[in-house]
Amino acid sequence: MNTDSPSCLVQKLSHYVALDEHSLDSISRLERDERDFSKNDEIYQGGDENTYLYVVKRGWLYSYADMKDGRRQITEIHHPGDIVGFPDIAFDQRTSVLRAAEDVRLCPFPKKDLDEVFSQAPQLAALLFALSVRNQVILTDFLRAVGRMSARERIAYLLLDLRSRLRIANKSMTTTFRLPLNQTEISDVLGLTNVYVSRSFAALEKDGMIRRSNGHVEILEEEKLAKICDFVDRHVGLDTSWFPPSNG
Amino acid sequence: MNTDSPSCLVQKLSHYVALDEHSLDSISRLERDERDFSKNDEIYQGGDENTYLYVVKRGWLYSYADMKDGRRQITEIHHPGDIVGFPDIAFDQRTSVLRAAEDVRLCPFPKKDLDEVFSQAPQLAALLFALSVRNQVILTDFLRAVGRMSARERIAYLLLDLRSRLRIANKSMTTTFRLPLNQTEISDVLGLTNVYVSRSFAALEKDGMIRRSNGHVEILEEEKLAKICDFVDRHVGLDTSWFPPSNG
DNA sequence: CGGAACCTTGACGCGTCTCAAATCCAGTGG
DNA sequence: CCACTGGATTTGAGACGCGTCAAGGTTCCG
Repeated sequence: MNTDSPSCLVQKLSHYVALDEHSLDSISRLERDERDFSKNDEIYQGGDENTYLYVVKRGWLYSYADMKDGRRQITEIHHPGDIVGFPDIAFDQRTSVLRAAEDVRLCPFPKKDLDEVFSQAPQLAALLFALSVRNQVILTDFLRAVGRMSARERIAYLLLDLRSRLRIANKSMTTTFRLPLNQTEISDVLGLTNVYVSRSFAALEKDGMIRRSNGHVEILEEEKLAKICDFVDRHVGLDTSWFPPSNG
Repeated sequence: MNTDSPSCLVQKLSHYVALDEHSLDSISRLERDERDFSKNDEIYQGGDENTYLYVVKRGWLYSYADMKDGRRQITEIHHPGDIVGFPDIAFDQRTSVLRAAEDVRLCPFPKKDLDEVFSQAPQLAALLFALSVRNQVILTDFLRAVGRMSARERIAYLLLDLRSRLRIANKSMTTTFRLPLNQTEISDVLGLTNVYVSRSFAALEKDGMIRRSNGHVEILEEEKLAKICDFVDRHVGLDTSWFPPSNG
């Protein structure tokens, strides 16, 4: 049972639109169950049957895909309030692996529950749709980073993007945040090696753009960082003008 | 007016699910208008107001994002039957530029028309949702290619991906297809330079994996190509089991 | 105090980029 | 039917960013 403080999913979704009654009903149904996983647990694997999605209640996770020879690409980082698994709902098998970057708590819910969302809660359906396609834009920005930026620029991009995302859920956040990913994981996000992540991180720090200490990062020169990677914050706003009228 | 043969959007969507009456109604409303554009026309720019989406009737287009210093990343290639612009519906401004790779015909429709889809045609809403999140998986595969593969492997990946996509709309397709993109464009898709695309293309051809002639590509060794880039075809199937019951 | 995981540093190699020139090719006009 | 043209592709030479491999340091925890 969900005994936590007000659901962080509701909190995140309410950031964008006033949820009507049908939407709130549907959400609470998605958060009935809870399950804990430990750091480095793999919640599912590519090829697994694909019947559940997960709301993240606590902790960071990431999705990755790897090649037979071991090369790995992390394709998404998941934070509390995120729904994990949407990209796979179009398939009956998993297309990626979900792994806990630290100890986490998840709310699994069956994918089949979505039919009710579409037929009973069109507002929520539209919102989930909007967030899902927005993710595509964010992924697209990342593709540009990986395809066209130097190592330094990619790290700058990642840090600014993480900060923007975390700020949605935690408005009081300052310029410092916790980064529970090791450099090998970061390198797999950015298409680099752990060694070069280390060097580039050190270079950014030496230039006074950032500061690091025990798992935390501080953004010192936000504007300079944003400039070297053409950063645009995609997380703040959402155009809801085309949503169906709310019928709560 | 749409005087063409049966809409290729209907054709593509029907590939995945039997469309009910509400869905067909909604689709025909999306295809009321037609407009032609010439090769290299930019249909919209990043930052433009964002009120229309487009159904592609004829020709290839692509979306790209560029950095201030001119580096460019093509983020999606659009074919007939595709709907262009979904990723942007969450924003009120364009996040990318849409350019015609050759002469094209589009059906623009207002984004606002989608509210009716969500409230009146839940089946179509679910289908569009599914296709949209599937795109995210496809983009994710691409990210892995750009982040973790060599130039040869990336080209192999692109060719196989294009072939799979084109085969959906044209089932009679053989191993040869038309590729109306120049090598600079291909390099901007794959995060390479035009020079290195030329070299890698030539290498694949020399190894007997492909053959090229006047704007066409032939896949000679499909299995070898698939092996070097761990290719998985994401375009064939779609899990529709979670869709709301059709009420046509 | 010992060990494991992680980060840092150095030396070297390689894949891709850069720049530039040459060649090919389709379309155009004479 | 052929010269002309501009875009696209190919080819070469040299430079450089990042990868690879390996050793050494650091931090944390039992």
